[in-house]
Amino acid sequence: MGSHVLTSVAWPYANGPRHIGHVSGFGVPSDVFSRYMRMSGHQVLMVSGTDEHGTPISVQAEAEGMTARELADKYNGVITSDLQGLGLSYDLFTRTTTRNHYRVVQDLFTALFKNGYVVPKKAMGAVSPSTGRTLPDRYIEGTCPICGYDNARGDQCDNCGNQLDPVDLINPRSKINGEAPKFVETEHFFLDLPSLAGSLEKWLATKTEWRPNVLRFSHNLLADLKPRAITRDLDWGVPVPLDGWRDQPMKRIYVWFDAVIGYLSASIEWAQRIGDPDAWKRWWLDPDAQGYYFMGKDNIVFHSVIWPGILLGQNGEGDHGGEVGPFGKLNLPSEIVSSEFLTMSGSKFSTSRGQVIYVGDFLRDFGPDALRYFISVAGPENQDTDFTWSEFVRRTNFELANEWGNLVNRAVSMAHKQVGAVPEANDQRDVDHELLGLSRGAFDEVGKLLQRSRFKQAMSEAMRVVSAANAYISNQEPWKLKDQPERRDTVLNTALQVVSDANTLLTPFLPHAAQKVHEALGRDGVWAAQPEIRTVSEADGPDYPVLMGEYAAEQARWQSTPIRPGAPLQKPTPLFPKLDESLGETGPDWAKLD
RNA sequence: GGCGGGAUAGCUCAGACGGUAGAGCAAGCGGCUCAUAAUCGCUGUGUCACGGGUUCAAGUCCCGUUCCCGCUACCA
Repeated sequence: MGSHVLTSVAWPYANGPRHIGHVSGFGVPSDVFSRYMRMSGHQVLMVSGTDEHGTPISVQAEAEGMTARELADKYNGVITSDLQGLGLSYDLFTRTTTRNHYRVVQDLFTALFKNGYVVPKKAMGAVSPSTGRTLPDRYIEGTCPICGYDNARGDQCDNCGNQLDPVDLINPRSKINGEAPKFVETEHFFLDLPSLAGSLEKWLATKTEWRPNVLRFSHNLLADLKPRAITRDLDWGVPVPLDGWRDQPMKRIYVWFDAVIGYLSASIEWAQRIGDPDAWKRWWLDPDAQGYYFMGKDNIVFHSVIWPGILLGQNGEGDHGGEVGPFGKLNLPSEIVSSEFLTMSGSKFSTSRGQVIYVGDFLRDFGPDALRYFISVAGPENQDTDFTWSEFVRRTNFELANEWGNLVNRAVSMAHKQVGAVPEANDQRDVDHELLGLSRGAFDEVGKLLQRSRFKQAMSEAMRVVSAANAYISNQEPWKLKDQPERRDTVLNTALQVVSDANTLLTPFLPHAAQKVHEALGRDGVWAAQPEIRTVSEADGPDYPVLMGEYAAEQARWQSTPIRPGAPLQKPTPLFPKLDESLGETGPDWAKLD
C-alpha cells in the first residue's frame, strides 16, 4: 500500500463562472497529479470547494439583485458543474458556507486565540456609510495626492505607481456606489505573523526542492511580516466565536483566513460523509503523509506563509509556544505547486474587458479532454503562456486527433477487420520486443516527471510512445501480411498492446478518452473513474451539491496491462473529432477574435 | 517605487551541475494506403533581448540597460 497523499486544490472564488485560466492553474494539474498518484497505489485525498465569503461576493450579489447566499448558491452550482464536466476527481469538492466549515474555522480561530497568535487590535479602516461594511482599499478611488491623477485606487496610483493609503486620497469615493467612505477606528483581530516568522523560516529552510521562484518569493515575504487583520466589518462570513463578538452582526472572520482552512474542514467533512469520521487524520496527523497544494502564482502567499502560519499557531509552535489545538498536531504543506498564468493576447484574462473564455462554454463546444490536453502540454507551468485559438486547433487536430486518436483507430480497426478480436502473438520478433520495451520503460520515466509535477515533459514523453507505435505500424505494414496471418496477428497484437500502454500513460491527462480506449480494446468496467455531483444534507443546514467519486473502484494502474487475445473488437469510432480549422482564425461565436 | 518571473529557429516552447544550441508545428522532397485526406522517412533555419565582466570555455554565473508579465499583503 502506498503512502497517504493529500491533494489540496485552491478554492475557486464563487463571484462568477471560472475561466480556463483558473482551471489551468489549479484544476487540471492537481487532477493529473492525483490520478497518477492513485494509479501508482497511493492513498489520495483530493479536496477543495468554492470560496464564498468576502466583499466581492456581496458586491456582485447586489449587482445581480440577490443576497450573498443566493449568489454563492448560484455560482457554486455553476463551478461545481464545470469542474465535474472537466473530470476533476475530487474526493470532496464542497463549499465554505457549510456548518462544518464554520465550526472548523471557529475552532481553529479559538485555538490560535488561546495560544496568543490571534490578538485584538484597534485600527483605522474605511467603511461604507450606507451599509456599515468594511470598504477594501481596492474599492476606493480618488485623486492621487502625489501626482494628481484622478482615478487613483485606494492602495496604489496606476498613473505614478506610488503606493497609497486610502486616507490620503483627495475626494475619496467608493467604486461600488460612489459615496464618500467614512474612516473610523474599529477593533479587529489580527493574525500575529511576526511571532510565527521564526518557525516558518525554520520550516521553509527544509523545503529545498520547491520551485525556486516559490522559495524566493516566500523567503522575501518572511523578511517583512506584519500582523494581518483577519476580521472585517461585514455581515457575510464566519462569526467570531468569542463572547461579545459572536452576536455582532457586522463583525466577521474575513475570507482569506477562512478559505485556506477549507483544506482541513473539507477533509473532515469527507471523513464524515464516508462514515469514518476519523479518516481525515491519516492525511493530517501522520507525519509520513504528504500534502501537495496546487494554485496559481497569485495564491502563493496564502499557502507558503499564511496557511502554514495558522497551522503552526494551532500546533502551539510559534514564539508564544502554546498547546496543541483540538485537531492534534497538524501537518504543514510538503509541496507548493504553483502555476504561472494563462494569458490571452499577452495579458491576463479579464472579465471586465470581455477578454475571457469560460470553462462552461469551452466544455460545451470542445469537451473536457481537448482542454485537458492543451493545458497539460502547453499550459503555464514555468512561465505565462498565451492561449490562442489557432494553437488550440493545431494541438487538438494534429496531435490529439491525428497522432493519438488515429493510432487507436487504425490499430483497432485493422484488428477488427482482419480478426474480429484481439489477435494472438505467436511470432514475436526483435522489433516487437523493442517497441514493447519502449512503452514499458515509459512508465518509470513519465511517472517520475508526474511526481515532480513536470506535466509538459511527462506528456511529451508519453506522446513519444504514440509516435513510436505509429512508426512501428507503418514499418511493419500488417496490411501486406495477408499470406502470413500468424505474423500479421503478432504485429496487430503488439500494436494493440502498445495502444493499451500508451492509453495507461495518458490516463491521468485524458481520463475520458482513456475509458473509451479501454472499451475499444474489448474490455469492460470502469477504467478511469469520474466525479459525480451528489446532493448532500447537513444537520440544521440546507442541502447542497458536492463532487465525490468512487475512485478506488477504477481499474487503472500505473503499469502495462496485458491485452486479452480473443476479446471481441468492434469497429471503432474516432476518439477525438477534428475542429474546423477556421476556428483558429475566428474563435468561436461566443469569443470572437477581433 | 519594491519584489518576482520572462526575453532561445517563422510559430509554441525545452534547455539540473557553465563544455562547439534542441523538440514539435509550419515549409520542401520522397514512401505507404490499415486509419479521422490519417501515417512513415529525409532536408533547412538561430549574432540564445542589448552592453560589459568572470572563465581555457557562458543561452547557462556576475553587473548594468531595454521591453513584456505578475504580485505588492484591506482583490482573493
